[in-house]
Amino acid sequence: MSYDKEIRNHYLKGHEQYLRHLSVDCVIFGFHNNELKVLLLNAIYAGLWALPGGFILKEEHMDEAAKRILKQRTGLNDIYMQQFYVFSEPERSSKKVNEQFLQNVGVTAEESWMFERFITIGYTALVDFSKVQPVADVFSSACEWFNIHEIPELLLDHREILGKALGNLQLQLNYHPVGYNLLPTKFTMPELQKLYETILDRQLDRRNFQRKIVSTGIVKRLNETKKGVAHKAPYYYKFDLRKYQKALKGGMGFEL
Amino acid sequence: MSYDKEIRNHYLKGHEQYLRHLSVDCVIFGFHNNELKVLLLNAIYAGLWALPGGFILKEEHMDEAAKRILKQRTGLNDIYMQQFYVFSEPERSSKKVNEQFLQNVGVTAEESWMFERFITIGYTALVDFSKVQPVADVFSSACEWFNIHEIPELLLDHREILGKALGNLQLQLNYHPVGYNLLPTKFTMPELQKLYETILDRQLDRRNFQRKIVSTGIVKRLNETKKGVAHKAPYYYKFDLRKYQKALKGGMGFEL
DNA sequence: CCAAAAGTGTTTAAAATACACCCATGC
DNA sequence: GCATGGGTGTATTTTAAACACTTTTGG
Repeated sequence: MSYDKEIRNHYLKGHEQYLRHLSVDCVIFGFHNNELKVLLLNAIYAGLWALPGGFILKEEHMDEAAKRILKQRTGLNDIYMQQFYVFSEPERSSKKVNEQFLQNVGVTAEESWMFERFITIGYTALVDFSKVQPVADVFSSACEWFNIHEIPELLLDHREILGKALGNLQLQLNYHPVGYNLLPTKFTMPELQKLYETILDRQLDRRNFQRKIVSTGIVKRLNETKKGVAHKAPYYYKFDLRKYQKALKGGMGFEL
Repeated sequence: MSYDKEIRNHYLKGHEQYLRHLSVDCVIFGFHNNELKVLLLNAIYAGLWALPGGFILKEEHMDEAAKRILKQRTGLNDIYMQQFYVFSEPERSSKKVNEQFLQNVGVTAEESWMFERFITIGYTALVDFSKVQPVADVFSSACEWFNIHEIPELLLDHREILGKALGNLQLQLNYHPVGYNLLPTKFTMPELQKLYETILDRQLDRRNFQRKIVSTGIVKRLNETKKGVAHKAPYYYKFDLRKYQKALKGGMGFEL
């Protein structure tokens, strides 16, 4: 099937495999160069950047749909994803946005399920930046990481969705451990701290931070220091998966 | 339109006004006789108790749908409601449950949108027990309050939904003030404490509790004591709406 | 006047915060 | 050898938890 034909088919027949009126949008966070990043797609028809999204297959769990979308855009499997909010403003997906695209594809608004109202469920994922190979979908010309402080104009209400996801992430930081998916297996304490500081967007005390993290037991120090760095070499740590998972469920009950 | 005809019509034509595949289920909490209560409907066709639920009109905000359902079951307006989770297990609304009803109404599964898969959004509300006049809907024979510890077998996955709502409420107690909708305008500190204890399902220290609440500033003490009670008369308090609303948004940051 | 519930204050423990000193490495 | 970042410990403040006494009211 040719490129255009695939899109046209999706617009005309997509409702045969997907649930109507429902979409999933994923806010995929990564961490690189001490910056919090978000993965965005460039939507060809709108000429705007957008959150990676998709639809729910008729017999598929919503969580599975989110994971499928994540897999397609990043190549990653088995990532912990979480729904954080449902966006249901009736006018959120206005037909206007799609008007230009309509002509390009040669579909009228009346004959496509894609121009009906959509309610979208927001999902978040925290992924290892270095393991991701961003892949665009058929509706997009590019898939790239953006610094959280340099987000361009986004499609529809995607900025609102992103904002809510970030607020959610900041809140969760107090109850759930973060980092397992965002950092490489081995990491240093300053790196973990930078991650926390980036998410919270404020400075933390180096020594108190270390004490807090160590006291939760979610990390284990390795007998190995980082090589080739200026100044004193920091120790490597790794997550204690068992305690990390436990903290994920039960909550850690600490405040930064 | 007759009773049966209204139901039949809903099964055959409901999709003309409502979004397909989507429903809203409300967990409505009340407080009475020092007990946490939940409002349930008795679903005629299933012979089981169920959460009050409904569907989303084609041009309606989901939040409005939840409020509409609340209004219909309780008569209450302007209650703060909150989505807390989306339930999307593909098999959650199995056709089996409806089989008996199918025959009664004379509709085949193939011709009704009601037998398609449903994803439901859970909403919570906290309401003033004394102001509620429970009203059943056309699918139900009764609408009643149940003690949170005496919940009967529920329809579909409604017990799971209720459980999630309760867990959510307990978590929120640490960040959001609770009580404005659950208690009468004037209330005593012991009453507020009982409410917290009931939700958390554990005892709290009377003196520390009072200090915590007062320190948040969400309540104002009145120059009036409760009359006609044995033993020392407790003061009445009322919520300081401005600070209460502020705390609702910003969070209170206290732990009990 | 006594039992039961409510108001208020103090003492103690734990946790968060602030801060100071020493150590290792690359330039 | 010194500037920079990292490791570790301690004092201080703040907050939570435990606890005791007095006051009021109905019976």
